[in-house]
Amino acid sequence: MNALNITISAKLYSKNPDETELGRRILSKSIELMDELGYEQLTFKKVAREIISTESGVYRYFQNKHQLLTYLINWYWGWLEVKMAQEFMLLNSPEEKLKRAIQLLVLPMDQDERIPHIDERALQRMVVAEYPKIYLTKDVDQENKEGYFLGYKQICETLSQLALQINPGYPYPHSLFATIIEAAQSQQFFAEHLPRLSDSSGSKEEIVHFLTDMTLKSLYD
Amino acid sequence: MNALNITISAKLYSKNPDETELGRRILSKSIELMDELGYEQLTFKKVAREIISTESGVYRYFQNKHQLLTYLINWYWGWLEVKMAQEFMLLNSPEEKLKRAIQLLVLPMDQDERIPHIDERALQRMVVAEYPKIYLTKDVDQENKEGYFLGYKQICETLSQLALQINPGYPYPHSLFATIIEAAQSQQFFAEHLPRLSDSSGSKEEIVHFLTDMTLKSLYD
DNA sequence: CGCAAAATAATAGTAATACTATCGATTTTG
DNA sequence: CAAAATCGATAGTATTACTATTATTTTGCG
Repeated sequence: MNALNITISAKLYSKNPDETELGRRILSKSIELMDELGYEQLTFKKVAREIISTESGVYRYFQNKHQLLTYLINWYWGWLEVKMAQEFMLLNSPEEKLKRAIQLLVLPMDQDERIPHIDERALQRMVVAEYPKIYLTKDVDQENKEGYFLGYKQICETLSQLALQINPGYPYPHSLFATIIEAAQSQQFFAEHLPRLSDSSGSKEEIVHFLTDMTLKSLYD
Repeated sequence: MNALNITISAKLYSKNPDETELGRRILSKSIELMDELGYEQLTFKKVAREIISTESGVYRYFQNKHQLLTYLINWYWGWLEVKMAQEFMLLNSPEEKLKRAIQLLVLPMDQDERIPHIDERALQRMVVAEYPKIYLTKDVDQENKEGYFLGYKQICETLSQLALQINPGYPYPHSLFATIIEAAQSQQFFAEHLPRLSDSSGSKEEIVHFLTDMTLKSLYD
C-alpha cells in the first residue's frame, strides 16, 4: 500500500520496497534500467551499483529478477486500475467507460507527482516490451496460485463487467479483454519495431481506434 | 528447403540443420526438450547429451539458443502457411478460407509422416508457450532486418489479403490478424494456465469460435 | 581406391550470472 | 538503553553461454 492504495500480493517481495527509502530507490532504478537495457540485460549488481548499495541489499527486497519484474508489472496494472476508477466516476455510459479504458491502456500518461520514485512513462514502455515474460514460464501455475497475476486478472474482470452491461449475452468477455489488453501492448511494440504487423505506424491514436472498433463491433451484434 | 518447401532465412542458422542427420536430430530433440523444459531451462549441453553429440556440435548449427528458438518458430509459421495454401485450394470464398485459417491456428494437427523428425504437436505446444520471446528483445530491430520474423509477417500478410477481399475498405487488416494470431496463442495458454483471462477453459473449439466471431464482426460492418 | 577436405567428437577453458552465506556497523524501535 | 532490524561489505559457488583447440571419423571425388 502506498499513496495511491495500490495493493500488491505480499508474495511478490521479501521485504516491502514501498516502505523504505532503499526499497523505493530500488524500484526507481529498476524501472529506469529495465526500460533502458531490457529485462535480460538487467542484473541486481547493476541496480545496486547505480543506487550505491549492494547486490545483497537488492536481494533482501526481491528473491530474484523475475519477482522484481512481476512486482513492477503488477504495480502498473494496479495503478491503471486506480486511474480507470477515477475516470469512470466522470462518465455515465459503459460504452464511454470502455472507450476511455482503451485510451488509458495505450496513450502515454503524465507523471504522478505524488509518487516521485516511479517514472510512469518509463514503466509503461517497459511493460510494453516485457509483460508476457512474467507468465511465460514453467512456474506459471505455482506463481498463479501465489497471486502473481492478480493485477492483470483484476483489470480484465473490471472491463468484462462493463462489457456485460452493454451486451449481457456476449459470451466471451474475458477472452475479449485479455485479447484487447494484449493487443494494446503488442500493437505498440509492432508499430515501433515490426510495422508490417500493424497498420498504425504513426500515432498511438490509430491503435486506440483499432482496438475501440474491434471491441464495440464484437459487443454490438 | 525440405520435403515441404518451407523456406527459412539463412541468417537463422550457421549450418543448415535440415541437410544433415545430426542437424535433424538437433531439431527433433530441441523441440522435445523445449516443450518439456521450456526455453529458459533448455541448454545446448542438454540437447547434445540426449542426441549423443557434443555442445560444440550444436553450436556449429546454431549460434545460440535464441537463434534456435527463432528457427523453430519460423519453421512452424512456414509449415502453417503451407497447410493453409493446401486447404485454401479446396475452398472458394475468402470467408471460408479465413474460418479455416483460424482453425489451423488453434486446433492440434496430425503428424506429417513425410517429416518424421519434427513432432508437430510438440512444436505447436512449444510455440504457444514461447513465441513472443523471439521478438521481445533489445536486438529486435537488427534481427528484423536479418529476416528473423518473416514467417510471422508472411502469414499475417496472407490473411490480411483475404480480409481485404471480404471488405476492401477495412482499415486495420494487419493489426487485426497480428491480434488474431497472438490471441490464438495466448488464449490457448490462458485457457490452460490462467483461466480467468479466458472464457474457453474447455475445448479449443471455443477459442476458434471466439476468434472467428471477432474477425468476422470486425470485417463486416 | 586413395586422399584431401569437411564434419564431428572430445576436451578444456573463460567470463558472466544468479545466487547464498557471513559478519560487523549502524539505525530503529519498543 | 537493549534488542532487533537493517544495511554495507566481502567472499564464495554452481551454472551458463559461450570460444578454442586438437584428434578422429566420414565423405566426396579424381
